[in-house]
Amino acid sequence: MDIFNSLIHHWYSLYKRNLPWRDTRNPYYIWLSEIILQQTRIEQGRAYYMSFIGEFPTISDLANASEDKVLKLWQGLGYYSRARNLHFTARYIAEHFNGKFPEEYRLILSLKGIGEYTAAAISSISFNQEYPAVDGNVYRVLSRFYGISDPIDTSAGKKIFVKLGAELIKGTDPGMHNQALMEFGALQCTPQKPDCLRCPLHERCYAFANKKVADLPVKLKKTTQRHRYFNYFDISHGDSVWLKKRVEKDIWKNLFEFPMIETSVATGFEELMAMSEVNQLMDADNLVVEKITDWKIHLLTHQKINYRIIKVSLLQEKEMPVELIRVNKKDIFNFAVPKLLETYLIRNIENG
DNA sequence: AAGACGTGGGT
DNA sequence: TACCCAAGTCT
Repeated sequence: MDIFNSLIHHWYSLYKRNLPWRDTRNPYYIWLSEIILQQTRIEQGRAYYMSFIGEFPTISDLANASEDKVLKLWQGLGYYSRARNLHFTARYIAEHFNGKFPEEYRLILSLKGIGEYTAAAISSISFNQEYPAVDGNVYRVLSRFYGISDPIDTSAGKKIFVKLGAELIKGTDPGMHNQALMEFGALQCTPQKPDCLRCPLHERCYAFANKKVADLPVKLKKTTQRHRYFNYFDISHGDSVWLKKRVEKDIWKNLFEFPMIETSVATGFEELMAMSEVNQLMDADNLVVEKITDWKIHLLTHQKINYRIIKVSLLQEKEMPVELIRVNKKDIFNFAVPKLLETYLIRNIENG
């Protein structure tokens, strides 16, 4: 028996957390939990998992829901393509597999939103198949313990880790093994300042012996940030406000937001109001500017969104552009919106 | 195959 | 502050 495996498995039997998706093998629930947990901390995803299984207990329930409703439930979690793909795939399974989640790895992998990691996680946890689920935790544990300095963010490097993972999972209880490795990475072999002195593997760990713990795993890519400037208009008339759905291939696709003019710099207010885009939205002589927020910053991994919200009220109701949706203020919280807008709405809309 | 895609917590 | 990173996938 491999000593690495037996140490990890024993550690897991002692320290594994009790998590809501740990007491089921239902592939739908495992799938849902894996999608929610992608690039997301457990404590952030946990409540979303509970509300999703509460709202959509079966794949058919999810398939029968509207995408708007799914996105609303996903609001605040980020990476919204996960929700769109989850919903798409639920409908695909309902239509092509009679609502029953497929068991064959290749088939699972072909589903939209399911990549190599997630397919392995579902196959192993739900169907006892020996596919290594190599996530960020596992890269870290393997690179440190075995002293592998190949970068984890290139396809060549990933192959090396997946190959090692495939060797290690042979002859184990695959679901337990994969979860043990990930849990060990999440709790014991942490990214920053792991408590190596209390680690049951430290006597055999390459990184510990060679003082390379802080240097492994190796990552190459640095993210660059792009600056954007969003001028939002909180337009109201009586109980009505207007929203617009983001349909472009861009951040927050299929979420709603206030009508907005994006500028390339932090345009001054007078200059902004003189722009033709603004005039297409509203007549300058038909509005009262109530309030202008300062420029605020909303940080994304690849973007720095500078935004402000200009609150105006219309003197007379006029025909608005067709893409705008008229919403009664009391219904506004039914729409899925980006976090920055949610924060604004909570602070500024009197929710009767 | 490099870059895009959200949000929040930690240092 | 700025940066890293968290159960990745898609294009």
